[in-house]
Amino acid sequence: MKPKYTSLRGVRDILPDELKNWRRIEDRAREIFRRYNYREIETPIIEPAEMFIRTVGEETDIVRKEMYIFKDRGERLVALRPEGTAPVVRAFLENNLYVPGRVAKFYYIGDMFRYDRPQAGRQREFHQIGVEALGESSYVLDVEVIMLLLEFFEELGLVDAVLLLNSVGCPRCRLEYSKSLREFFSPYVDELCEDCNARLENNPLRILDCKVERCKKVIAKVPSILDYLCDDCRIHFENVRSVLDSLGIRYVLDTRLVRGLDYYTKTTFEVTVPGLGLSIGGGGRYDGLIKDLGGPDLPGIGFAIGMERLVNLLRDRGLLVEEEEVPDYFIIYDATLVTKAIILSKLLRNRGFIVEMSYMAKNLKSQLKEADRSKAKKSVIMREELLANNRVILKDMITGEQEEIELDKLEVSLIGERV
RNA sequence: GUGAAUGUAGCUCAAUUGGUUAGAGCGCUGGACUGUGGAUCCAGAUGUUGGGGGUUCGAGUCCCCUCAUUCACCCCA
Repeated sequence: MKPKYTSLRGVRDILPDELKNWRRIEDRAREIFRRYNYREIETPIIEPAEMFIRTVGEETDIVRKEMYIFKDRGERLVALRPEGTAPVVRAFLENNLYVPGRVAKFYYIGDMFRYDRPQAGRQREFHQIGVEALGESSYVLDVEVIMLLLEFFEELGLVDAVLLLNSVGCPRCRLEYSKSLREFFSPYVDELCEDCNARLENNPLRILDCKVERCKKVIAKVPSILDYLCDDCRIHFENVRSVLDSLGIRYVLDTRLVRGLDYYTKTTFEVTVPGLGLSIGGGGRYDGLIKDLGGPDLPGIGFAIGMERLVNLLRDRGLLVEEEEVPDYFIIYDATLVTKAIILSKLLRNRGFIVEMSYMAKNLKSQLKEADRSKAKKSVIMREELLANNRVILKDMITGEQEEIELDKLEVSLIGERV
């Protein structure tokens, strides 16, 4: 039988065995975030489209070709969120969570939507775990956020996580840098690919990310953005690096690291592992974003972790737990004992056991077969003549041994129990 | 948006240059085993060969369209 409907392209079901691992990872994240004093927040999946267009940037691919965008019945232009930062900032402002002089720290766990062609480590619906710290400009916070991200990966067993670090400066630095990039590239126009020629016009920084070989050759000789940082941005970045160095946190300085969202400023970073070719997490400062969304002129910083990429990586490394949760007890009973069987299962469940029962009181053989297939550790066989004395047969499904016992031994009793 | 590969039973995969009724293992159902599961043996059901159209006496196989999956590019988590 072919199902009538299948899931849409680029989205998928997360089945119980896998989801269990997801929850374990999320629990780990929650525990670490808690220790760093971040609080969980959940924002809607739909937001005003305009909000993302303005903050992520009109010229970015996310906005130009990847947003799920539509008009709702009230003619409002709505988008499925393609990222988590703008919504958190919006919620922060809308709910007046700003306390002057205090940093506000949030984390979120949720799904994002981007209309891409699906491929390895990329779906149209994907899940992110992210943090946002709003209202503090100190480089000390940059360091803490990076530490937090690395600690999370380390606790999951990714001992070879590599931190890539860069500073993209502030809008003033970038203007200077863009200008010099245009000057630098103008003699090489013929050597650059078509895309890069277009980028030369609207966003020269993007050229640095190009994967085309002939572009790479030109890019290799490009001046570093670090030489164009203003004093404030330069000192900030030097401080970040110096503290990371003192802490013994290793990083790869990647001055060509360009994050694909326009709101990033100053420190940006990504985490990957050797040979993966994808980043499993990334983030940075966004010191102008809060003001852009109509709030006070506050700085912010955050990161997002790609859940699917992380889970895939952990699976490849054998770092996922594969154990299956099985019933402690399977209740088998004579047809006349339906009510008692239901009560017994409830009593055992109240005591915290995982209990499964046969739903068709067929013959013993087929019920035992059901018990076997349920992978229950033990079966409780209820027979009328035994139950009169509050006794049942307890069968160990692994060894096959069985004994007749008082129900008291299971610390339950059916005497006096009624529906 | 561009390019490539793949699509057969619930799952993993077969099927000669186009050739009769599309097979195997696992799983499933039943029996050997009349109230004790698993192991073994036996038997049985698997299916519009992703969908649609075309070529042909004949298509799982060749052609076109379409959908999906996988991979790469673009970009990103």
